[in-house]
Amino acid sequence: MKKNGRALESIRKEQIFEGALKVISKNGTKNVTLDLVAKASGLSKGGVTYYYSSKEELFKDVFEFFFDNFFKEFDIRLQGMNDPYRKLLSFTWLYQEEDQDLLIGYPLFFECMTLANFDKEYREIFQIWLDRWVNLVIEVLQACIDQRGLEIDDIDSTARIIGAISQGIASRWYLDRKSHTTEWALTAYKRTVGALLNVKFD
Amino acid sequence: MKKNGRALESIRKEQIFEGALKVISKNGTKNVTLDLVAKASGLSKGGVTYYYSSKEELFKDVFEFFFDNFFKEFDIRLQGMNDPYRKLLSFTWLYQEEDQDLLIGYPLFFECMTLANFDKEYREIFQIWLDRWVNLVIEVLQACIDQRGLEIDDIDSTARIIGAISQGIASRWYLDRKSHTTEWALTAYKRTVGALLNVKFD
DNA sequence: AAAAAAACCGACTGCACGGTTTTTTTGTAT
DNA sequence: ATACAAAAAAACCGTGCAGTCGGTTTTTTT
Repeated sequence: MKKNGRALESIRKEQIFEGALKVISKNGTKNVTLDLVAKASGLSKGGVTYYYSSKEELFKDVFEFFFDNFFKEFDIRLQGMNDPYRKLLSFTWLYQEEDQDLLIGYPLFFECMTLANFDKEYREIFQIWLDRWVNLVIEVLQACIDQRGLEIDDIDSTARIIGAISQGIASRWYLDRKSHTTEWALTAYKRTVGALLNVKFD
Repeated sequence: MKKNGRALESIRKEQIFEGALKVISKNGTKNVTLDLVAKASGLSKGGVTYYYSSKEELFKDVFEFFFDNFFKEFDIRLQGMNDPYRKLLSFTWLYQEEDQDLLIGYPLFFECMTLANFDKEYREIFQIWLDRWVNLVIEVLQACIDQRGLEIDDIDSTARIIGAISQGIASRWYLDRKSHTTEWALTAYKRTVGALLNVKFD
C-alpha cells in the first residue's frame, strides 16, 4: 500500500484553479487576494498556501492551466469538422456571447498581454499561446491546400496574419460591443480572411 | 479683484503626467506608487497629492492625456502627406522600433484594455481611442475614394477592420518580435489591407 | 511691510494583504 | 485504541503604501 503523500494534491489544485480563474477573470489579478481565491475555491488561506507557496506562482499556473485547456477544447472542436473551410470559419467561435470559457478567456488574454510587458515568464506564456494558435491555423490551412487545392505562398506568415486578424476583431468586439456587433465581427472576419486567401465563403 | 487661483496647476500637472507616464509604461500601474510618480516628476508625494487627491484619478487622467496627445501627433503626421495610399500605409508607423511614443504607447494600450475589463471609465477611454482611430482611417479611406476612385461599400465597417488588423499585427509584433519581425508586420499589413481593398501597394 | 493665499514637504497613520506560525481536525497504519 | 502524519483552519506578523495633515516656504495681494 503506497503511502501517498499529498493524495489530494491534484484534486485541491484543480479546485484552487477553478476558484482562482473565477475571481481573476472577474476582478483582474491586481484585485485578487489570497483570501478571495481561498473563499472562491472553498478553502481557507492556509489551505491554499499549503499547495501554493506564493501567489505569483499560483497565478502563473492558472494562466498556463487555462490556456492549455482552452486549446485542448478548441482542438476537439476542430476535429469534429470535415470541411477545411468550415474549420477556417470556426475561429469565429470567438465572437460568441455567453460562452463561459470565452467570458473567462478574454480578460485572461488581455491581462496576459499586459503582464507580458513587464514579466519575462508571462511573455513566454503569451508567446506559447501565439504559437499554439498559429499551429492550429497552419493545420487548417494545410487541410485547405490538400483538400481544396487552395494556393498559399507562405503558410506560416499567413497563419500568423489570420491569428492577428481574429485577435484584432475579437478585442474590439469584446470591449466595445456597441460599435462592434457580433454581426460586424462575423462579416469582418469572413471578408478579411476571404480576401486574404482569395476564397469565397458561404 | 481676485485672480490666479492655482497658477501653477497646468504646469505641475503636465510635469506629473510626464513622470507618471514614464514610470507607468516602465512598471505598469500595478507597480507604481505615488512616491515613484513624485520622484519621477520632481515633486514630493505631498506635492503630487496637492494636485491629485487620488491615485486612480491621476492615472485615468494620464491615460487620457497620453492618448489625446498620441492622436494629435498622428494627425499632424497624416497632414504632411498627399497621396492617400501613402497615408494608408503610414499606419505601419506602429511597427517602428525605438520610437519613444510607441515605447510608452504599447504598454499603455495593453493596460487600458485590461483595465477596461473591470472598470467602466477605462472602457470609455478605450472606446474613445477606438473611435478616434476609426475616424482617422475613415478620413484616409475617404481620400482614397475621392482622389483615387477606390470603391468601398461600407466605409465605417471597413475602417474598423483596418484598425483591427493594425492592432492584431502590432500586438504580436510588439510582444513576440522573434517570431514576428518588423518585416513580417509590414508585409502582413500591406498584404491584408491590400487584399481587403483590392489595392496593390508599391 | 504685513497679511493672505498658494505651493510644497515629509512624517505619520491605518489598513490591506502576503506570507508564516500555531492550532485543530481528519485520515490511516499498527 | 493509539500514534502519527497529512490537511486545513485560524491566528498572527510584518511590510508597503495610499492618503492625511501640520507645518514650512514661496508667491501674491493689500
